[in-house]
Amino acid sequence: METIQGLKRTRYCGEFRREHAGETVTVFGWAQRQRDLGQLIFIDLRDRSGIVQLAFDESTARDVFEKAFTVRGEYVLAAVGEVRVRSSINNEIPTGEVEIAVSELRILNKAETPPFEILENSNTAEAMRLKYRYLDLRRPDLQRNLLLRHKIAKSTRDYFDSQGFVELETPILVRSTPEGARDFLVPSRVHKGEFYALPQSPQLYKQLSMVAGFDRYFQLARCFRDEDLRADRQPEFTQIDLEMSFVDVEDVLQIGEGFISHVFKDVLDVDIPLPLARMTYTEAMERYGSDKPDTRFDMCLQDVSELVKSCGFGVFTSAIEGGGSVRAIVAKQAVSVLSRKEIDKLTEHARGIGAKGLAWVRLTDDGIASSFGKFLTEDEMSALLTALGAEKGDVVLLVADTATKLVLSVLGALRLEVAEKLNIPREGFNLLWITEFPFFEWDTESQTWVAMHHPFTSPLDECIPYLESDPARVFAKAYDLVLNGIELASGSIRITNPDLQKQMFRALGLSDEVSYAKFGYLTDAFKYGAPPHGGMALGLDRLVMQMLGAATLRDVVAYPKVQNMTELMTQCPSSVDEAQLTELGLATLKEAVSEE
RNA sequence: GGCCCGGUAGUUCAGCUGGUUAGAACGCUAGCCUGUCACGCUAGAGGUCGACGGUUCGAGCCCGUUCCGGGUCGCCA
Repeated sequence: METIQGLKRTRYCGEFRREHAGETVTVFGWAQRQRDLGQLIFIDLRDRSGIVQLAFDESTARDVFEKAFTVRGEYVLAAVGEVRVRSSINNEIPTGEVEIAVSELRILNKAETPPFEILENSNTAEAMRLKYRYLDLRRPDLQRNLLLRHKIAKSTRDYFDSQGFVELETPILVRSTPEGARDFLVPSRVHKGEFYALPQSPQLYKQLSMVAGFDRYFQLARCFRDEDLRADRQPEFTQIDLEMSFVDVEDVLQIGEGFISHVFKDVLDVDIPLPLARMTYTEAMERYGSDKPDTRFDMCLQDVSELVKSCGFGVFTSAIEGGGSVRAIVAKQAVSVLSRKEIDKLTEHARGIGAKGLAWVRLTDDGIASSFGKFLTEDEMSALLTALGAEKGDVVLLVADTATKLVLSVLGALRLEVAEKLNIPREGFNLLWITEFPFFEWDTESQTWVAMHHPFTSPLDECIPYLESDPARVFAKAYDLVLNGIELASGSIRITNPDLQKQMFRALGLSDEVSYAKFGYLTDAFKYGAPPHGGMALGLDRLVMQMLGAATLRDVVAYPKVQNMTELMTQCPSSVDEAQLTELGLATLKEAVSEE
């Protein structure tokens, strides 16, 4: 092994071009591949910028040539030599016109054969790649993803700085607030038996910063939620968190979409036309069966309750009589894809998410086949199909239930499922705001109204009179930003009126004492002059994932966790010394078990 | 916690109805090769078939349990 002494990189491997021919240069990198042709050796040298070819031939000193012969994959090399135009050009790579005729080669470090090849578009099992993440991250696709993530973060800071926002760091060790997601807890050594929590978001701190007069705050904030993972959900993630004073909904949305259009232009050179589309929550649910609709394709939900309320099909009529409805989606030209068997699968899926069943009509060349045709007259069926705009080749899927909310969400899920099966093209970046969320949600389990958002979200001014008398009529100054069917951001205007805040807590079933014990530091702060304020939080990881077209968050996070919450490379979480537990005043598992 | 999918050389996979010594490609090792660039040619090494138990004359294959990984529902104010 040799040292780097006296060497300084001229430029990155991927940057060499024809115009550099004749220069004597120094390069560093990893040996991607060595091609030994006998009296001629080539080595592809790779760094984060790409690959350049090192060449060794009859003009190479014997000892340098012999050293090149010993180079194996992933050896760390330094090479000094002259850039020259190749005798055979490779048009596949940017540096393909030139190579470096090496006069000095140093092996800075050897490498064992890696457990998988360092290649773009690897199809190695992800668990293997994550165990050796430092090798996985050498691959060009992940290098590109993370370099782009850096650009997006930089562009984010540039934008908010240009708009007068101040980045404040909020604590990572915070007070536990059991509402919402589960907290990660950190035991206190000094105060035995007491715990910090890791923040689920900097929500309360950013509001306090408004009271403190910072007026416009943002932060790339690390957040932690001890909930199960998904392809687009990690237990720790980064939020682009912002808050503004002296604003209403409109002001926050303008900043939010200004940011989106800035970052897409800056990083991807994509124009996002402003203002973004807006849709109320109610409309989104009615038309798409989702509060984060993928509006890149139609297949909207249609209400057919009126048409079928007196037909002969008991499933439909009893759903309507029970206060619910019957709704449908029409899958255009789907009859060949949605076979009986496929529809059975969809039915299973629908049952899995709460539907009692799935009614369907297939408009085949041979006529109409339907799961409920025998209960309808011919006129009723044709009236139904005409109203739906169903034509030959289409498949109609209908869901009926006494709970319209369930009908909507099931059809919303089927809509996505069917689009997937039909391979409906979903291109581009489709952004929209969802506004006017309901304030409360009826929780069937506890039989109470619960806040759909956090309890500091302000109701629409005109809804305030109904706060306690008719919670269902109360809508919030809350808004989500949806990108291609993914919830990208969420925010609201906050409550700053202490009386209204008290009313809110009461409406949620929290006594004054309990709410003060939990959130007193916030409500106290608001006694000292809280400006009207609001803000939002954008998921940075999800934004990067969407901008890059990545299939999973793990492709845009350097060191992600896997589904069972472990990290495969470092094998955390891990057990700790008994001494560590004792110092923290925590019982060992053994003690805890024996006390039971 | 529920449901679904997967686990066979270093890697990605094939492996018939349960039947002799478990195969391929890439990678790896060695030799040959002066214009390759996924170099080529030749030879070679490399396996606890995730683990444990069961059924069977016989299990990579069937059954049970379990571990690991993925997707999803619950959950994520």
